[in-house]
Amino acid sequence: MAIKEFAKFSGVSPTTLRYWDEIGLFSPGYRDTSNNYRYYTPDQIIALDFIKVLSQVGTPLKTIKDMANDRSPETTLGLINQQERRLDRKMRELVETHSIIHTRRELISQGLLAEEKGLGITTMELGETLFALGPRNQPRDSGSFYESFAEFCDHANHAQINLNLPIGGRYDNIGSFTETPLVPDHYYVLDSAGGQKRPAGRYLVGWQRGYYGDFGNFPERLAKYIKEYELSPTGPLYVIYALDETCINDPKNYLAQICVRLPD
Amino acid sequence: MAIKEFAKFSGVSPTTLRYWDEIGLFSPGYRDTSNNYRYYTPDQIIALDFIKVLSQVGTPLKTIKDMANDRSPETTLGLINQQERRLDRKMRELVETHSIIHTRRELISQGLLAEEKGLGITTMELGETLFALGPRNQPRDSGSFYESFAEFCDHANHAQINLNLPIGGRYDNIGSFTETPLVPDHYYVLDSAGGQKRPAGRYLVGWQRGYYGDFGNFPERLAKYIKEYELSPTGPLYVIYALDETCINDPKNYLAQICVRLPD
DNA sequence: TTGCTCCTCACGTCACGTGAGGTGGC
DNA sequence: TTGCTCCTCACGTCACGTGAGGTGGC
Repeated sequence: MAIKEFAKFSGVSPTTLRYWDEIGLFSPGYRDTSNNYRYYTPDQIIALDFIKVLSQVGTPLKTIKDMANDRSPETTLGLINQQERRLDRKMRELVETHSIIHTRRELISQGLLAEEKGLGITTMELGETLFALGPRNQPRDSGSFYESFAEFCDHANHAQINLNLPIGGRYDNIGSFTETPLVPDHYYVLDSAGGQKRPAGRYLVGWQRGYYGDFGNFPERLAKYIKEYELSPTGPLYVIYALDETCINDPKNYLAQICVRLPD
Repeated sequence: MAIKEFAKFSGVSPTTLRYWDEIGLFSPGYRDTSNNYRYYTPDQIIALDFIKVLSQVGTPLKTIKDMANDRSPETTLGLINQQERRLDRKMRELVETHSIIHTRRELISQGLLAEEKGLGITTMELGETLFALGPRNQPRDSGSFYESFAEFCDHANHAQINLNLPIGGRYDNIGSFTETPLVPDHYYVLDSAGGQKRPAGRYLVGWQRGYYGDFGNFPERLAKYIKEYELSPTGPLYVIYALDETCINDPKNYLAQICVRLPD
């Protein structure tokens, strides 16, 4: 088989095959002496496939080459064991990345939907939500948002909390939210492995544009809504940014979702 | 946070942070004008994490940058959808790679074990094995092993048979094996999604060193063993190479496993 | 002669890593 | 003064991709 045919056949590009030949990793079965063409034999697909697999999981070509030059069942077995561990790690990473991307998409979709509907306050059923809770923030003056957030991040690093997932703020109750909107009582991470639950049930759900911690006139709107419909929300209030710097240019246009539970 | 602290914190190396700053992908919150130090703010972790996730799934940095420069919920959602598909594909690839590596390890382990025991012929219980069967090879002169194998590979490519998994040969019966050991009646691939089964049960299992298709005096040894123990093996005979070019330097030392079923 | 595949060399590229030499605050 | 962190070049590297210019068989 000439190089192009073998490339198609094996899924490795001609350039890559030439490169692998050049570095002595994988050479054609024979070469035509007159025109220097590379020719590959069908059974070479077996060795090539093994190399492909190893390189796909990120094994440096040099390592593969060293092994190929001095291969034995034992060294190959050792390499395979290494690769299997690496694969397991990669799989776990991918699962995590998937949940990160998925969670993010859900948030953006919800934000867009809310935008369409005019960003009002409504009551609705929400499903159970899992999260990880950060430590209680110290009471402090309202200018120190960064400080509390930095402390949370520091804690998260030690407590193995995954900061890649969306982060929100939780206030002990509506009062705490209206008093110090800038610094929540806890930060939380939308990590389904976090061990904490926000139960399913009826919630008051509102939306507000603005930079982190800036809720404009939302507290007043919320109070008015509660009064108008004679509601009595209970328990903690959750804030999360559906649209943040990952998808909005202007910080003033970030979009926060605010939720607080209603008794059944 | 200075660069080193932020690097630790975010899991991105200082060099990478400088590089991302240089290409305009992700810049520090502010820079000290006197010494040019980069300083990052804790909330930058959110944007950074999103970039990390995208780059981890192989998005070119330029794409991420373009998106970041002109981001909107819609474009971000589009990018996320793309990445989710890419992730799904990667996951499937990893699962496949895992089964390739796993199957290979099983084979090598079996080969090593057989080597220890002296490569004799024995009877033993084997579990069910799943595989994909290639087309029937045309009867041909024994010199054309390559030709039949090439045809099989060609067919495999069209029939979506996965050639990355170990490949073996199947003979209709012992007679076919002794007559034309070089060209089996079918090639098969140890692919658990292949739809074919070799049933669990008692098997005659033998081992032989040699290059593909070269079984030395194995047919005679097999006949002798069958006679001595008054066995009557039935059905097809399966050959697979436990130790092949992936782990053995000298082709003469490849190690084949030969199996044929015994009635219960 | 035209197309086609292959070759070799040289250079480009992507995402960094690695020193070398220098600055600034405790 | 000594350590420490940071800086900016410049160059290296890994695994290729991309032409440029040329060859060989139908």
